[in-house]
Amino acid sequence: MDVTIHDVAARAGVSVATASRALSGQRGVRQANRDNVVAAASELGYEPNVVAASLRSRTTHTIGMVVPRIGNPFFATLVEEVEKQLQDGKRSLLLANSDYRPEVERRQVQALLDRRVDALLLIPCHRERSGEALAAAAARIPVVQLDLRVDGFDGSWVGVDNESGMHELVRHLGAGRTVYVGSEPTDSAAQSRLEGYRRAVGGGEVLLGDFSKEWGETAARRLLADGLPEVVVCGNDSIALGVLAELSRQGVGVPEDVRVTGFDDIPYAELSQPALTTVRQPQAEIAAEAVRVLHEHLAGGKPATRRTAIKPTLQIRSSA
Amino acid sequence: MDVTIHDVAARAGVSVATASRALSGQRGVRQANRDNVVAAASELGYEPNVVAASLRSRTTHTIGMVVPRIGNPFFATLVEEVEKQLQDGKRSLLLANSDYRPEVERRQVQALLDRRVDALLLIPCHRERSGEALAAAAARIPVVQLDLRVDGFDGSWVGVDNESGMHELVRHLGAGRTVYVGSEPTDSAAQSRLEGYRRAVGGGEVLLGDFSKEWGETAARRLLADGLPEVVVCGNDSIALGVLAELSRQGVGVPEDVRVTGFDDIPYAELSQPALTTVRQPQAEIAAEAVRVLHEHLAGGKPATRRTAIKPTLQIRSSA
DNA sequence: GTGAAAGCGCTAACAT
DNA sequence: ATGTTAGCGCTTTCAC
Repeated sequence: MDVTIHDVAARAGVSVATASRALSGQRGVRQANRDNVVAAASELGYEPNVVAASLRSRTTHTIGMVVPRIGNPFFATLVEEVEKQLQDGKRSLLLANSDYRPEVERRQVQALLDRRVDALLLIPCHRERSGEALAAAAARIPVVQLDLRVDGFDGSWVGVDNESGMHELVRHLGAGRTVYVGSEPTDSAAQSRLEGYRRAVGGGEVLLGDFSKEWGETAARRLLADGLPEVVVCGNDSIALGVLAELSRQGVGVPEDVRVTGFDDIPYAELSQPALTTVRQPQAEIAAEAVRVLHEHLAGGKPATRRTAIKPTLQIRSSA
Repeated sequence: MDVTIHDVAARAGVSVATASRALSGQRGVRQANRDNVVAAASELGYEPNVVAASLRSRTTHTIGMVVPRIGNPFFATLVEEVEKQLQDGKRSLLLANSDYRPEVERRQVQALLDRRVDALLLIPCHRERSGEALAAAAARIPVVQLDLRVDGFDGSWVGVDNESGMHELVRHLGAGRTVYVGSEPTDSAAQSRLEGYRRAVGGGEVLLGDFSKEWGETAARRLLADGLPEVVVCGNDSIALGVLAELSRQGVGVPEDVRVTGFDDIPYAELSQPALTTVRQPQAEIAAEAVRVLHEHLAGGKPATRRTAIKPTLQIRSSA
């Protein structure tokens, strides 16, 4: 903080330029000088001011990431995996929460742009209304959409093939009266799972709320009142866990009386009673691919838009 | 990015100094000039370069936060709450994961210091071995320990009174053979919960692993083999959920055959079968208080060290 | 109340 | 291979 690169240079008996080059590992510095500089830096306890470096070099080695809700274990795990990937390089993660509100998301993206993040990882909370924020960011820096995406926006995206996941799931379930309990299709996953379900069963009954366990409990009560189907396909695991909890409280047996499925395979899915049959999203893979694409964008000039849909896998347990 | 404060100043017909003062809301600028500057900025689409501002003003409006494991819903919720608090002010969160490894934590803290965060929120992953990282940070900027703390380090801390929580819990459970299934006391919560348990029951049997659901499942199997006690007190909810799942698989009834408790009250605690009796940590309150203390440190000169232990509350459900 | 000028600490041209 | 110099865009004295 007190000691600058000038002090290091002086101590090593070279110019600041050479010191800078040596410290940043550029080649074109005689080995002896390089060693001297490194030694001087460590002796003086030199801590480079990356803010100054960023101002000059116009790169902050920071990636911005905006998620709808960090408290949701699915997104939290995604963040953890991204963080893990970044750590191997030398970039940091500036994290922001949109709280599923496009206007908040817009503000958060702007704050990240103001901070001059090198690139942005965005999980757009709304299929349509996230478009403005996304466009604003994409106009300035590389952006990769993660998990969710904005309708009609032609930018890179890494996520899972929700429709195919639904398809496989429905095929596993076989025939019988089924009801889908999901979220209003405000985000792209809600949309594509709903659509995937409808296509797979050819129409089908549908109950729409949000992606919370509370909605699952509510929906279960409604189902109980209206007459239980044979299968309840839920839009994600939180909903399914809510359904399971409510059903159990009402003395309904799963899977004997009704079968229930989730989507995501969060860590608690296998802990429920009965263990939840669900569709597994490989978050580590998604995160790794997203970071890879990001680096690709950051490195080369303007690489092609990448759209990667990873195939999710069925995780069959006892609930269905 | 292209338009700088010079452009804004020129357009408003004032000097850059006045423009700067107007934009940052300082007083001592004539109202007319202020309006002109603001108008010019918005017309030009001016986006201040906060990196340059940080270099000069020596403050980044960024708070660093290091957590042991962001994927853990307890920490994720804490992060979410902190983020929520910060958003109201105008600071951002630079997040890092220590993966429960002190050497990683050390590196992450250093990275945050290099980035000149204004202050640090640290959840030290180890009672002893986090001391070095903590000291390094505290020597440069205000630091508040969150949830966990380092032994013998006299700095601010905000968390929960684990011992009192254990005490109340044990009192609620009443007499009977009880076994504690917790984590090796490597972090301060593991330590104080274990100690609280021992003090409350006056000794007591103990099974130590880590804070994961997997350990809960393993411990349950061991308990089953060695003879089930009347009560299993778990060190956190993840362990308890693991115990519950394994018990259920083995056909053991809870709470008829054995009673089980957790600690934390994560969102999934109420979804288990039976719903988990646990000790509730008010994360929003903890986060709010931590941010308050941080601002206090940031504002005043050197305010006294603050140590705030919030009292957790019993959350009695059906498992015990 | 306002402006001119001096840096914040670093990297990148441009010399040599 | 190395040094000199000129900024990056802003805030902050210091005059007026």
